[in-house]
Amino acid sequence: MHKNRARIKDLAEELGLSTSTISRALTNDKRISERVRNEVAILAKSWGYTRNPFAVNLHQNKSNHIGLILPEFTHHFFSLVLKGVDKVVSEKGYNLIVNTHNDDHKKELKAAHALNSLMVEGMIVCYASNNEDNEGFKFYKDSMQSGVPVVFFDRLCEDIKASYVITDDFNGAISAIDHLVKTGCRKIGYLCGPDDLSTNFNREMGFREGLRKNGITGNEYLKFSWDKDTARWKATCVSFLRDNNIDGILCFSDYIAYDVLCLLQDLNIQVPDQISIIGFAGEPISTFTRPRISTVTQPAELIGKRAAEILFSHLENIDSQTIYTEVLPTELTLRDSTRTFGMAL
Amino acid sequence: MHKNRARIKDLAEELGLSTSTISRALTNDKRISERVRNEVAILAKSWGYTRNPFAVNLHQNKSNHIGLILPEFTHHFFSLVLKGVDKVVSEKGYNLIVNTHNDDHKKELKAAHALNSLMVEGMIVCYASNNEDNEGFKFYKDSMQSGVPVVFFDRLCEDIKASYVITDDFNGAISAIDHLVKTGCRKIGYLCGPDDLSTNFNREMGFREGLRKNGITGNEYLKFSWDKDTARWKATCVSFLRDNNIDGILCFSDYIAYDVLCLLQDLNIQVPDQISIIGFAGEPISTFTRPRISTVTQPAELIGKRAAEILFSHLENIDSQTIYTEVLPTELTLRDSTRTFGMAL
DNA sequence: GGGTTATGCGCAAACGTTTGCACATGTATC
DNA sequence: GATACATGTGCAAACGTTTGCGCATAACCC
Repeated sequence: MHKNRARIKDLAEELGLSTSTISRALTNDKRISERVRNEVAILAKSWGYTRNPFAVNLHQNKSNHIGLILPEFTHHFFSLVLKGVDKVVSEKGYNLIVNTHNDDHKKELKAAHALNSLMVEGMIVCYASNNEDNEGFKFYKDSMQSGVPVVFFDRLCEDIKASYVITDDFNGAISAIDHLVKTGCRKIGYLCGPDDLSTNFNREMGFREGLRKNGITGNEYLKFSWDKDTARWKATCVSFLRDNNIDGILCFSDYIAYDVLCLLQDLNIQVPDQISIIGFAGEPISTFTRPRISTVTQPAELIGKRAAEILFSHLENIDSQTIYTEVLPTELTLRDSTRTFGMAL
Repeated sequence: MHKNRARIKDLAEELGLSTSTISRALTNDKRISERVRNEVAILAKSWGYTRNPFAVNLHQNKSNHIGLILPEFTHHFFSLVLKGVDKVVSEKGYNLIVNTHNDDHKKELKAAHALNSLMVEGMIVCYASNNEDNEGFKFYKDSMQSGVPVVFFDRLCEDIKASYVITDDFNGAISAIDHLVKTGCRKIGYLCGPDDLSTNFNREMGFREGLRKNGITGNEYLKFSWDKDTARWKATCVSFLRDNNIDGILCFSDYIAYDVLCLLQDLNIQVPDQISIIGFAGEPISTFTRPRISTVTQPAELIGKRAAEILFSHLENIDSQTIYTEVLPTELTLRDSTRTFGMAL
């Protein structure tokens, strides 16, 4: 309700001035004498006056809101992105409104509509993985056309021309393969993630290129498909590893790395002595397991930061058609699920 | 910018009607004929019309915003609370604005002010742990006085009369002690968390009561203080455990449980055979370690849900002075860091 | 056919700001 | 002492809605 909230009018009456003078005094307009500006400032402070944002927004046709659409809150990667976005957005004096879609593109579209009707000035989006939804793409295009820029992150989509901030999954995977090879692995497999994710595609491409440049051939087929039914996945993964005599594994995620680690430990297969494992993302989980999981760390918070910065650069040059694709480097974080160089061969 | 955004006026001109008719038609006012209501609905849809929220909010002096203040985004517990709050808030057709304070009460106060100037209709707050800040308390009191209810969660503070949603830390700790005793532990220690947290206090009280009711005396002093310098903490924790011949540990958090688990493994002390460990919260980490950590699980998402529901009940009875303190039950989740009953004694 | 009632719609004010323009002083210029 | 200019302030419109009130028209009653 905000009872008794002071208005400019109240300040004006108290000081025997007009509302225009108060308004100008509050914005430090030089046309108002310093004496009056001070008086106004003091009274405003003592009354705890703050401008009614709705009146301001209505008048200026400007919301000061930025919208963010995430798959979910509870995934550490996304919460770091959120943190990065939030920092930049609040530094700029904007407010952030966050929605989630749980990888349901219907919900994503609803979220985007909701943000639009809140008149956000720009949107940062990680779209739903199962998104071949032209309706959604059309919405984002319309949004950009009408002067509300959209920056996508994490997942790349060819169909929609916009700015992207993504991880260098390709080279990240290559660096992982490099390390596996250097520490003696020869039969290296890739444990896929969801196949509608551009990140999965790029990591697999990096996996292949890594093998090629290291002169390891015949491994192209050593990939094991994702299955969201973990039990089923585990049941078949074992034979995949055995049948192919695999001695090194690159995983789409740290969670998959954890699953396969458990699997191997159940079978009494030594990690990293018999099989090396590298995960992807640098999630906390990778530090809690034993052995700790080596992983390709993504700069999650930086992704959020850069996405927000790029969004603001669009806002500041609203007429420019320039778009950016920013590919942020990964870092290979070596822990205990890979061998050290000394152990090679 | 939202170029070319349709207004009621545009719809009115197109249909040769007045803005009042359009407005009423859009809200399904029965005074408008069904024929006209349909016409308007169809045109509005085809033009993608949505009401300008600022005009509406200004007119109705109502923001449709709820504010949430969290310590941080990246802690799993808080992201679950956020999820719970978000669900309820969006179901109610409200928008959520989230701020964080990183346990800095200066930042918390700023966040609260920011939410206030956005005219949120209510706030859900987990305040900064180092908060003896009367300025902040005064702010919340003023907020409630002026018709903007505040619901606190997780951390309890005697100084401010408001609704709270907290975990039953006391009984949660008792259930943990019960289990430790039943499985044969006799020298049970408590590893404290930050001592300015009500949660820490209540868990310690439960620890004591658990010992008392199980007839275990002389353990009152078996608590080890928190130290945010983890290295220093580890260095002294070992002697605490040794000197007291401890065979069972209750920890303030799962992270502390993890730390002590590592410590014990380094010393080649078997968990749970020689020492049992129980953590607190039910964080993901407790499932990734080996042994997996038994823990007192908190209903994090439910906490968020209830906090939001209570907030809305305040909004719906804005004149009522009733406040609620909701204490949500924990669940003892037994994993591998505690012995099974068969192993007792 | 005069009076009442129901139906469907429009006028205009209000919400709290900002801002282009105008106006009233005071001061400097010739 | 008239002209120009600077300084400080106020008037009123505008942003897009909602809504109390009032006004037509039509339908009904007796």
